[in-house]
Amino acid sequence: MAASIKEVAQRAGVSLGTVSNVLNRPDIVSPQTRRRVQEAIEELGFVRNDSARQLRAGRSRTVAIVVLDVSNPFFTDVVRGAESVVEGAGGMVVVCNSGGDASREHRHLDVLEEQRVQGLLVTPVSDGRQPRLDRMVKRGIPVVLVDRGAGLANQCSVAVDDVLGGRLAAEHLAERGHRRIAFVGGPLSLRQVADRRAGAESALAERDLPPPLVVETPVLSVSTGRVAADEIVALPATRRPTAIFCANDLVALGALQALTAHGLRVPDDIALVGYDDIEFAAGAAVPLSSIRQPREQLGRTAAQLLLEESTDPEHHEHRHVVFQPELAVRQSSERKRRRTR
Amino acid sequence: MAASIKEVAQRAGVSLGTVSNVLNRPDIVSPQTRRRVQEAIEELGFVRNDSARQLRAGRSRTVAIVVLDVSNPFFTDVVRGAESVVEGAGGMVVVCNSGGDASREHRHLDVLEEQRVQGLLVTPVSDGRQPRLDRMVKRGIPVVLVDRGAGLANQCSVAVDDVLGGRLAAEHLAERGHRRIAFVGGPLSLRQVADRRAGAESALAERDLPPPLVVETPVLSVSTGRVAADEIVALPATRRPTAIFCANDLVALGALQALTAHGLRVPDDIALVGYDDIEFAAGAAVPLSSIRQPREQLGRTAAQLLLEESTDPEHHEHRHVVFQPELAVRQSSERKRRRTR
DNA sequence: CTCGCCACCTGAAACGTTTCACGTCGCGAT
DNA sequence: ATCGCGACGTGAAACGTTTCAGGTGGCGAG
Repeated sequence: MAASIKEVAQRAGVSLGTVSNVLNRPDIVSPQTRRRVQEAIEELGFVRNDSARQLRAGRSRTVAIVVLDVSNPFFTDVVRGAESVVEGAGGMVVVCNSGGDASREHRHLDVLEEQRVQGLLVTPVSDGRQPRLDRMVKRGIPVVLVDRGAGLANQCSVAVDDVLGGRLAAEHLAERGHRRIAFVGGPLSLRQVADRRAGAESALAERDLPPPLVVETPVLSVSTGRVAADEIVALPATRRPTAIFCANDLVALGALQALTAHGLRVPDDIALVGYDDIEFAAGAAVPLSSIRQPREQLGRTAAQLLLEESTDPEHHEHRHVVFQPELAVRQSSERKRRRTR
Repeated sequence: MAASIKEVAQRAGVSLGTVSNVLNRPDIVSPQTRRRVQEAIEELGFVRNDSARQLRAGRSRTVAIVVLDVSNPFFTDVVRGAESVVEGAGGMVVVCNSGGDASREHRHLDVLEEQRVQGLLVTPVSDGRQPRLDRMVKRGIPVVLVDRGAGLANQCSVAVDDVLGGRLAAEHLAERGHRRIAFVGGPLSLRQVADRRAGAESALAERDLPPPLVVETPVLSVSTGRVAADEIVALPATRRPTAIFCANDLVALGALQALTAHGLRVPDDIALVGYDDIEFAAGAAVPLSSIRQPREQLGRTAAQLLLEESTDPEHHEHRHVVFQPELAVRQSSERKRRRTR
């Protein structure tokens, strides 16, 4: 059923090594032999066995990317960026989804290590040292942290400056005259979330505004955004914030739905700023102001760093690339009624 | 660096086979030996080499899913459904993205075949026989078609009745009094698209309504939806449709944006119905009516069929599971101004 | 005619597992 | 004391590649 090189060799009347040569260095075998072998391959429907190949080679040509949430358009865009680079270099990307769950992440990493992947792009669930990642690095498997842990000495990373992003969002809202601002997102242990919050807090502090009301969510999703907004709506009007900065667009979209359901108008009653500027943000019920990140470029750059380290581990120097986010202002944070400034 | 079983055996002072037994049938080795081996494994940081294992075993434990578009929430939900089943069975899912591009699909299938994956869930780009898929099936690799090609004899499939979905959408619009209806989506060669259109057409025909104006898009995405809507807007008002049925929600969201940008009101000037009922449909600028599909269940069922075939190929009978879609009515197809019926 | 070289091909080793037919040892039954 | 048996270990074969040190034969140069 599964023809092997040996059978191909037999059928073509050549030796095993010759078939391998046809496969790997066709130029060094004479045209007629080559043709005979190719015919045999065709006739038998031979397909290389990658396990055997890898076993011999010691490593594979696939690059893995472990993301926090496949359902989040932010990550799918990062994936596409990485794919474009890796496939351009003749490799293959496999996508693993940790779903923000540490144990699933562990299982994925274990399997990937057993598979001796060529390299790993990963946005880890938790930010502390990940023994599994360290071990892979020690083993010589290049690891690039995506949107995480800038500054670790033993691996590259790409990230977007989340503190700046948080700052941009808070400054924008402060300039629009908001004093009571809420921050919604979580878990706060996620570095992204913590940084965005910290950026917002320091921007507010600089303006002598009170720190934001923080509503923590268990994960970043539309439904947790709804729940958080419900909480905010339930506050007495005097303490209720006039603006919400959400840690990502999914949360913001959920919040938008809940606010609207409670009869609150956005931005008139409550302004809203999201994060990521996913494609759906601009098309929301109220077009969502958001902090834009260069998602595909994040993926591309991460993949480039990985391939670079992979092809020349000797001269490779770990780098930490940080991109700048941008504020995209839309209706959700701009009062429609004339009242400029 | 990469310790092998042999080194573990040496260090533990046992034979190679014993280490393997500790790994695979710990119960048949005496507790003290087991412990010694485990310590050696620990100390050396030994990690099984999956290539070698697979080579010996002849196949891997990973299941691949090849989707048309990772960025489409429809597919990410299908993936999650499949993941839940496969991981429950101790396997692993890798996600490959064809992006609707036949050549990328081919490359992915080639690589997956070389990797001797345990099985394959796939939504192929084109609907005709895929020689690569046939070959994999012949090779004994179970293939389940997702949302495609129901009725092929040599493989299982799961799908949602797209003809019915198209019918539901068209009936809904016809009942709301629309006569000139457009169908937007493409490529028309995609079975989903063709079926949804066919369903809509037959529903209209049964009511003696004219067939829909078909605007074909190169792919199903937000941006192509925008372009298509621009075209429709450019039509003279007398010929312009009063309702648009889009082949999926991405297209519908794009159309919604374009219509709004041109100052047309939805649903008053043009009604809109999408397909898939992705999470973002309900949160759109005008909440989108849509045809809901059981996305996660689609993935779960596909994975179950696959595992079933994989574990007992002898008794397996190929099945074709078809789910029913449902209409979710929201504001985009309901006139706000009182004028019920 | 002989030598050396080149082009081409061969065969075996090695990669790290798993599996399986066999040893070995100790102990209870006879 | 001997036999048989069970429990535990062993070692080699096999999986399908790739690689590499050599073989072989033909041909031009001397």
